[in-house]
Amino acid sequence: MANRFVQKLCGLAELATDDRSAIEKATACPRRYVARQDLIREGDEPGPMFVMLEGWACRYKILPSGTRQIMAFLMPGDACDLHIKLLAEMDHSIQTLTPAMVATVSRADMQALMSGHPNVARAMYSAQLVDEGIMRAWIVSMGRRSSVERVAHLICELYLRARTIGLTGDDEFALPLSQLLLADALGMTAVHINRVLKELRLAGAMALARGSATILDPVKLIQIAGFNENYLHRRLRKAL
Amino acid sequence: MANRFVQKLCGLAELATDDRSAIEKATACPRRYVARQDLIREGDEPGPMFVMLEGWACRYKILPSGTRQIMAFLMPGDACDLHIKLLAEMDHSIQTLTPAMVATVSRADMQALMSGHPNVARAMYSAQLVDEGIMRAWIVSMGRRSSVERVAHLICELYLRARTIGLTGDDEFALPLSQLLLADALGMTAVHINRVLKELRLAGAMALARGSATILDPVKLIQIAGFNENYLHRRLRKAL
DNA sequence: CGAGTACTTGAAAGCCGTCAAGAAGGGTGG
DNA sequence: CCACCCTTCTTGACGGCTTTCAAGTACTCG
Repeated sequence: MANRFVQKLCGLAELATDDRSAIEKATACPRRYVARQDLIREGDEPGPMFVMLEGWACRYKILPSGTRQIMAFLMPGDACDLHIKLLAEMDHSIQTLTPAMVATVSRADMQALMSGHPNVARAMYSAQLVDEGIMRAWIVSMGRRSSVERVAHLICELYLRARTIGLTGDDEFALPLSQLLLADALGMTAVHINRVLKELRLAGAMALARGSATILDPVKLIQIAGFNENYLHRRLRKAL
Repeated sequence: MANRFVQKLCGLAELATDDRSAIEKATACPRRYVARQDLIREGDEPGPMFVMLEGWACRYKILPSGTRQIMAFLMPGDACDLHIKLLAEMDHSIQTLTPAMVATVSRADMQALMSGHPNVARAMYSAQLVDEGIMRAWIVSMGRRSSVERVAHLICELYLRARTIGLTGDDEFALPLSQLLLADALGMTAVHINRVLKELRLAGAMALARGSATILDPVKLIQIAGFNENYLHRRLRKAL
């Protein structure tokens, strides 16, 4: 069974065998979570870093009005903030969306891993830069894209992210997100998401079934989304 | 003349005199820019890290439709991405908004500075965590806040950020942003920003003049915005 | 098999964008 | 110093996208 964290980091730097085994060792004792379980809540004191090995999670915030905004999806291979221990309290919560296996790595262990394995450090920093790029892309989507474009763009992003960790079929991939979750991530209502999905399905671009998404026409979907994958930085700098 | 970068980092970690002088040395040779000048463009190969010493800048992206989305405002003391050199190309552009003094620090110099001064490293990492918190807050604003709330929230944020680097008066602070810039940052049109500002002015919450903002009623503004300053992490962890 | 959640669809209201036109302010050149 | 121009700001009218409200259907889990 592949360690998705190792797999993801391998795409971000040249990792030797002992780099990989050191990463695996640091994440060797994951804990099992059920769906809809908070890993940490807004206001909590940050603890060790979380690493998603299986299953999905999200960063979210509940507003005074009771509405929720999801700020990021975490899929297998994704790690939470590197130096989070420096902060006094969390400014958002993190919750599993599916049953999940989550490893925790203390800041000391991560420091040791990174100082002993420079290429692991490079991969971790690159992963953080990609995460920041994704946040900026979300800001762009929310600010300047229509709801149809927004949905299409998110699906393109999630498909590519899933593909880099080997979780996609040919034109289909597992997407354990309800329409309500998509709505909370895209700043829309569940009702409107439903209408947009219907429109995308009738256009022959994509279809969303319970638990999986199907890309019916990649070119059309990319065109609708105005998708440019550069912010995912799949092509990294070869040499420093 | 205060070095705003030093001033900002001092708020993020305990810095000794030699820590501060090392930072000042690394940013000793800033370059002058005029307003509306790109520091770096989407697609460019990342170079040294930028540090704003005077003046404002923004991160932005132009969409195929020609519209612009601003993803972050950079004010004096703010630094751009730490490890950006790891990426092959920029996924967005950075442009000055006012005449500015900008220092550049090579990745090697920054590495040396941080490894020789652990508390500077802590401050830099904390600054990055705050920047990420700000991005998430923008996502929340764009997704779940009305236009009035959004404008109020941004003003609250910018006021607090300006205050930590000593750039605020009692109830007023320099805000060199046109209504068009605010619109591009908040995902609205300049026309609607204008109406919202009028509403906030008539409500007695705040007023925006050319180049400066006045907080007429802090309590009311915070209440309208639903503002919680926790994401700016002004209260950091005392000890590790 | 029952209950709750998720999905679907329609109708109406409202927020915000678009279009248009004019006023105000700042900078430049004569 | 003034005239001119351009950017920015301001306001009104209209239209459209999205939300809200409501009701009904399908699906899943206990």
